[in-house]
Parts: sequence; structure tokens; C-alpha cells
Amino acid sequence: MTEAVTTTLNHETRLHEDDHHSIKLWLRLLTCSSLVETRLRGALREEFDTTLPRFDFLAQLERVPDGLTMGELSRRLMVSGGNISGISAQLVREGLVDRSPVPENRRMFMVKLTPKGRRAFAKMAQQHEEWVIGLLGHLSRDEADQLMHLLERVKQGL
Amino acid sequence: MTEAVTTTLNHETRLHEDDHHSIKLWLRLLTCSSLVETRLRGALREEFDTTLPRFDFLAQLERVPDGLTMGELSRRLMVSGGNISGISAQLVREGLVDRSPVPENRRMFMVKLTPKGRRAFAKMAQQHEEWVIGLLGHLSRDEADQLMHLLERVKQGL
DNA sequence: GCTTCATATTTTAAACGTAAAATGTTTGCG
DNA sequence: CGCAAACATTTTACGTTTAAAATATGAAGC
Repeated sequence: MTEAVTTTLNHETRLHEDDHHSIKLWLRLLTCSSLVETRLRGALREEFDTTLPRFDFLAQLERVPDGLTMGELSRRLMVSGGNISGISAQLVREGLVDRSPVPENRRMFMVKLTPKGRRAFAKMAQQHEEWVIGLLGHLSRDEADQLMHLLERVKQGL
Repeated sequence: MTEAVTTTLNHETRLHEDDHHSIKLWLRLLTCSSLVETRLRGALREEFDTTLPRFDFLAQLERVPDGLTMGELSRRLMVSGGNISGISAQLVREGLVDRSPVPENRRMFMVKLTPKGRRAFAKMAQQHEEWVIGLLGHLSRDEADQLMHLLERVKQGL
């Protein structure tokens, strides 16, 4: 079973004709992000045999050469601390990140990319961007700007 | 990267200053739908002790009195078939849905709401709509229309 | 009737996610 | 100092999700 997403159907089929604007909007938002996420997940698995959470983990580290603590990673990735422990254990095992105690505070660990991790992420990030452009790049510059702005408005209201 | 400094971190912290439009757009889309999803999930658990996937599952059935097959549910909800098997087993066990073999094609099962399921969903759906309005309702009619249209354009390109 | 291929669903294994308890460390305060 | 509270992380137990393999049925051609 490798399906789940096919031709036309999606969350919006949940609606009756007369349902309200906010619900419609929410379902369309959900449809769009689910579709993009599903495709990115599949491509990452196919091409690099990795997952979205792991990609995100590396992406956070990539922009902070000095590294991040477990707790900071947890906050930035918006997932629980226990989850960070697990994912970082994987990535350490694979040699993509380094996890070493912080001398000044022995409760903490500093996590950073290894050179190998940096190389691996660079490759993935480039492909990733191309995939995203392939998925969203058909919007005109103007449409993209508008959408960006409207989503910012949505975010504000949350 | 304004948000990186604040306490309200989100997916967009993944970005460098000079990253490209499509990626920015995708991360903002993801941020918005994640935020809404998280809140709805929490509210559903708190108020009705249920989950978003189960609510969505019932919502799909509610608008199709004759029921849907497992495969159709999988396509509409955009989740894997294995997942549908699991969720439907739960809901059958709780008496909210009925799942019976299709005589004409013995590979399939037809799933429909039970009266109990219909009553339970009706209660939840009203609350759910109020929550969504609370989350997205601050947009003007005009903004909502524009956003709706732009997301439709995104969907088309996928 | 076979064989082959497609379809519908279930099962399985692994990744991911959370919450809560456990462990070890630091901080603050009487 | 000594002790309690806060903090950072790990561990444990459990639920969800996916991809992939397995199972079962149907359809089409010879």
C-alpha cells in the first residue's frame, strides 16, 4: 500500500454546500500543507533514505555553527524533549551530528553538525529546495507575495 | 529572522536571510497549519476526549449517508490504508460506525455512521466550527476570499 | 479453467510523538 | 552549609503514522 494520496479527493470533501468560510479555509489550508508534506516526505525517503523530522533537525543545526542544546532543539522544532533524545541518538550513531557535554553546566549537551553531517545536509537542502520550488514555484511572484502576507495575517491571529 | 530572537519559535526559524521564496512560503504554510492543527487537537482531546483523525473520519462519513469504502476514506483523508484500518477498528469498537462487507465485491467494506455516531458527531461538529472561527475568523471577508483563491492555485499546481 | 495483473484491505516493522517518572545538576535561601 | 525547588535530559510506556509486505479477491485474456 503505497498510495494514500491520489488524484482529486482531499479534506475539503468533508464539506456541505453551505458550510462556513472559516472551515472551508482551514480545510483548504490543511489540504495544501498535507499534500506538500506528503510529497516531500516521499522524496526524502526515496532520494536520501531519510525523514522530514531528521531533515528539520539537521536544518536547525546548520544555521548555528556553535550548536544547540537539546532543550533549544526541542523548543525550535516544537517537539518534546524525549523525542529530541531519540532523534539525536540516531544522528549521532550515523555520524551526522556530534553531541558533547557542556563544561559550564553538566546538565546540558551541545549538539552540532559534524563535517559529514554538514556535507550530507548541504546535498539534501539543495534537492529539497528544488522540490519545494517544483511544488510551489508555479505561483507568480505577485501571488507568492500576497499569499505570504495573508498567511502572516493568519499567524498573527493565532 | 525576527522570530528566532523571540520566544515564539516555529518552523520558519529554519531559514537563512537569503533563502528563496518558495521555501519561505512552504514554511509559513506549514507553520500556520501546524498551529491550527495543534490547537484543534488539544481542544478535541480536552472537550470530547477524541482525536483529530477520528473527528475527520466521522466528518467524512457524515456527509455520505450510504457510507464509504476503506479505500475511499483513505483517499479522502489523505492517510495510508493501514491507518484507516486501525481507526475504523476503534470506531467500530466504540459503536460510532458500522463496517459491513459489500456483497458485490468481497474485497471491500462499506463504512457508515451509526445513529450513535451521528449524534456524537453532531455535538462535536458545532463546537469544532466555533473553534475554527476563533482561530481564523479574524480575517476580513476579503482576505479570506483572497487566501481561499490563492490556496486553490497552490492546490492546482500540485 | 488458468494465469497474470490490478485492486482492496490487513498486517508488520520502524519512526515519530507525547506524557510522566526517574536521574543528575544547579540554584537559591534560610 | 543543607535542603528544597527548578532545570536539562533520559527513560519508559504507549499511541499514531507510514511504507512495505502479505493476503485475498476480481478482471481480462488466452
